[in-house]
Amino acid sequence: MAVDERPARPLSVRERRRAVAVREIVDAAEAHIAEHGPAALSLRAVARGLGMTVQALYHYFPSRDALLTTLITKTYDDLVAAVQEAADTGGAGEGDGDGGDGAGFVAATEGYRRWAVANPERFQLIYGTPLRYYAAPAEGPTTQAVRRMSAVFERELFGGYTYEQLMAAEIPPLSPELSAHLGPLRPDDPGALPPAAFALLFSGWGHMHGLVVLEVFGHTSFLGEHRAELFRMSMRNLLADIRRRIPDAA
Amino acid sequence: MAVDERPARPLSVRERRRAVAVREIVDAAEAHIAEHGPAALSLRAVARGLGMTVQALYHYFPSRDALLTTLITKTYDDLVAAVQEAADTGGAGEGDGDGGDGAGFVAATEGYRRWAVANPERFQLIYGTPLRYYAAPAEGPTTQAVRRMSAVFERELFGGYTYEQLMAAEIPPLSPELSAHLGPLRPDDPGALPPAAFALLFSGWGHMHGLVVLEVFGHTSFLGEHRAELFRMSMRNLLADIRRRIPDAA
DNA sequence: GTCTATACACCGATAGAC
DNA sequence: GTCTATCGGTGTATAGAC
Repeated sequence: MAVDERPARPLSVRERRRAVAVREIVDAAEAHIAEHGPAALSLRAVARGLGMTVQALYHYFPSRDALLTTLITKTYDDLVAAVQEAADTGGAGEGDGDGGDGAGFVAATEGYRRWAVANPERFQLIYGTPLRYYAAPAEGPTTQAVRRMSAVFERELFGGYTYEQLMAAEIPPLSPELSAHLGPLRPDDPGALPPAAFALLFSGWGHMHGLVVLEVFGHTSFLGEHRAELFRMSMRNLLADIRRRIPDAA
Repeated sequence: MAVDERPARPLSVRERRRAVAVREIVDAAEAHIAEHGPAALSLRAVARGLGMTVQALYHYFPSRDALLTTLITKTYDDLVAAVQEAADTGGAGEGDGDGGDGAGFVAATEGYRRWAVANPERFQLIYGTPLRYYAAPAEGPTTQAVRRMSAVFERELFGGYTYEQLMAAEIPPLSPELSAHLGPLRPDDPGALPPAAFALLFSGWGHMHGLVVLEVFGHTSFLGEHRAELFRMSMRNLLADIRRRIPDAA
């Protein structure tokens, strides 16, 4: 899952060398983050970990922000991959869509939690306090990763329903303004969600994310090892509550 | 809502002076956090903002951590107060308990969100990336504040039900270990919650918190001003889904 | 491509004069 | 109680030799 694997022309020797060096730097940076947290990331520290001097790094990353952008992008990619894989292997092994029992959805949420708990500092990097003086490149690869993640959950949650069913999901009525805003949110997507379904997906995202954030950031330590069970139960309920709101096929 | 209002003996002149100075420092620190974020907090910066030198501050706070502890405690208190007030004024004006329609609960969650959105940096201070090299005093005032917050939501959610009803809440069965862990979690509390109710409260906490965190940390900016409406809808659904799981009185 | 050297900022904390 | 001075450390970034 390297960040820079474009299926382009074969790389020259110099380019290959450079790619190797970049990879080493990224690995060292991730190791440093894992140990000291995202806020403590500095080019000097990474250089120290590599036995290099700072200036060598400047040759590969023009600034700290550039390195950060690479790290953040890669983190999003890794998280999405983990969720994707959890959904696929946990979802009854069916090819596409959900088996109907929602096992894939619960597995996906557990994959999300598991990755976050296993990589707390990298999770903080993307979902913790926004880093000061760092502006993410707008509409960059992160936006794309978020879309992919959303697509996984969307498939697991709503894969078995028709557009009409989803449109008729029973939720408190949305204002016309909001519905209008949600409609063209992804005009290119053929499987665009009706506003009600989007609202349910969004709410569920917050639910899952909130439980994980509280755990990873240390606010639920009093629950010890039982957090996994409570998380699973919550996600089962979440799934049931969403499905209950979607009418049966006519 | 000052932090150091103990109902003790009347303060001497020296103590009053000191209290005023401490308050000024805390205010300046909060102003600095509001502008530059929690991570950028330093004694020097606060001193600059006050036109003092660093050493004057050391006279009131022996270290940066001491100042941080004060700030964090005050932040918890302020957030709880905001939620409490929202619950009271939004909850149909009844004296205690809930009016039965759950308006108080929704109002409390909206108070939580509103405070967080209005004070994003202070919210980050307590719920963002844990500050490195800062160890919160164990079992300190923050633990107490969390308990008070939990009590508010508990009252709004479960105030109208009997212990037996709450015990019979329909959720996927919890493991005996978890139930045992949850039982003695607050042995002193006469209104202790049954495990099933605690699980629902916990799940709801994560739900509410997750939506707020995503918003405050900038992950839902694509929704613009509609986030308030989506939040409200989510919390209404959350309330309905919890109540649906609690059986009617026999 | 990597090095030394350097400029210039920040920080927490302490010593000691007044 | 506030000051100056200072120590020892962090960091980003640049210039120029090799």
